Amino acid sequence: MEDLNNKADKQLYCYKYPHPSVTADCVIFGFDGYKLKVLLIKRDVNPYKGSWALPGGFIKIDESAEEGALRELREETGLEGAYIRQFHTFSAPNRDPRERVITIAYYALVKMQEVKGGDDAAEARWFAFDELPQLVFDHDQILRKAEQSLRQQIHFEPIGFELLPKQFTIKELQNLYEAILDVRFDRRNFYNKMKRLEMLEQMKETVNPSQKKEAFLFRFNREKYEELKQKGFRLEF
Amino acid sequence: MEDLNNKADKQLYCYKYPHPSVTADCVIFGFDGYKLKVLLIKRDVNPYKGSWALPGGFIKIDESAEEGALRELREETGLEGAYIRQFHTFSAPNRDPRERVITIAYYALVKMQEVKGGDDAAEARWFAFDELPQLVFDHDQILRKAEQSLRQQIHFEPIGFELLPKQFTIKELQNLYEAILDVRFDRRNFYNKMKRLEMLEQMKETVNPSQKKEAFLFRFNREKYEELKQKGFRLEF
DNA sequence: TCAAAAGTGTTCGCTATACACCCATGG
DNA sequence: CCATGGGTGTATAGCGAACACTTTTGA
Repeated sequence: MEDLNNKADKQLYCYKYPHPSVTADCVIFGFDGYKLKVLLIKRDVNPYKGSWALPGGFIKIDESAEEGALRELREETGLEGAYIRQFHTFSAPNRDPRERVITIAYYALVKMQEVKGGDDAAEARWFAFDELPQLVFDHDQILRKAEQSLRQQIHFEPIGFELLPKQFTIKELQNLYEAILDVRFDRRNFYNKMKRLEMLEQMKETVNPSQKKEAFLFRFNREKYEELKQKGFRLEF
Repeated sequence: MEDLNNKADKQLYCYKYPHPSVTADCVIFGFDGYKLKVLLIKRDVNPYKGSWALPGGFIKIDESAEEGALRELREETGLEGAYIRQFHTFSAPNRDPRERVITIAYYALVKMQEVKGGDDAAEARWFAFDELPQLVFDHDQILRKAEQSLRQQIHFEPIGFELLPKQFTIKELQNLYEAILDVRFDRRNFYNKMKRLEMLEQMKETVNPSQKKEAFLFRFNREKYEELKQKGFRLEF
């Protein structure tokens, strides 16, 4: 299946067999302290101009899918080197009405506080999961699958911390895990467990988000985590 | 990025921008009662003719990646409707020296006993993980990633049973989990735990694989498992 | 009669869970 | 002074890990 380039003639790229287009789409997760959110953009091109969609675009011929996803992410949020993870590739023959498009889907975990508007003029907005708008193509399916993958992955890697600011209260951490896993924990047990695990480093500073008692700030200690993991430890809830 | 078909001219498919080829590759896992194995084929085409590779091939323009993977699997092993799962898509720009090829990788769990030779003339052989040959392209990387994904997935789904015959002894089940997770369990604790979980159905028949005491055969009870799962239970080891 | 493998039972320690309690703050 | 939220301690039940015992069978 050789690449029979035939550029002289109208700058076309020609192949003996039909080739699909390949895109990278990004499900960008954020956390506002209470709820898990996802960043969507309003399409400024047809088809479905004006509809909400996942950020994404065509993969350039000399970049990997991951590089493509990171590029899209940067263009959309201004973030460099965010945590991204490939979770599924969607390839139903008719998922795009124009031509065959296969999309390699990534989810990104970003700190909402650090996201400024991207270069792109397109409107972007954070949505909670219970107020999602209608999405184009199969993007709702992609979103569901991303959520499911995140939920699984969080059992094996401390990825939750990517969604929190550098320093956070244990209450915030608990809210995050509750939002992702859709469960409720006893506040005191969660607190005790985190202290016992010793992968959080307590700061001297406190913060006062509720106007009530001051709360300690913590920082994730990756070295300590890796050390624990070595000894066959898994992050479980 | 419209599909500028231009078939009149030498049956070529032409596009305004370069398009990659897309293949589906299959990591076929089997279990012989003691060790996890993987099915490889000897390439009968260039490049790397005669080298060992993962079974796979180009996705047809009107089939999904999953359909493609199932087709490859059928051609290679003669198996219909085996358990397959997409685990990663490999897209490094130079992973194939000929042209840009993106591959959507699946792993398949098959019962070794049911695998006959496929239609394809190509030679196929089962390999244990400690006797893998040199593989073409980035297939060794794909294989490693498949192993890793299987290891994770087995915590969430009872996929191990796809690798065993319909009826099996608890000893065989233990060997399987030990092989996949690379751990050792106490024989008696494993036995007790399986009995307690009640997702295995004990048969009347016994079997005598070791020429010693007779061993009971068991069958996986999917209904019971789904019931347990509903109540927030997870398959853990 | 001895070794190997299957099946069952028991004990112990850890941890998940369910709580009670105290402190600080704002209204 | 009381409602709210943060931080710490404690009792209990259940499960996992370690291991003893019995039975069956082939050599």
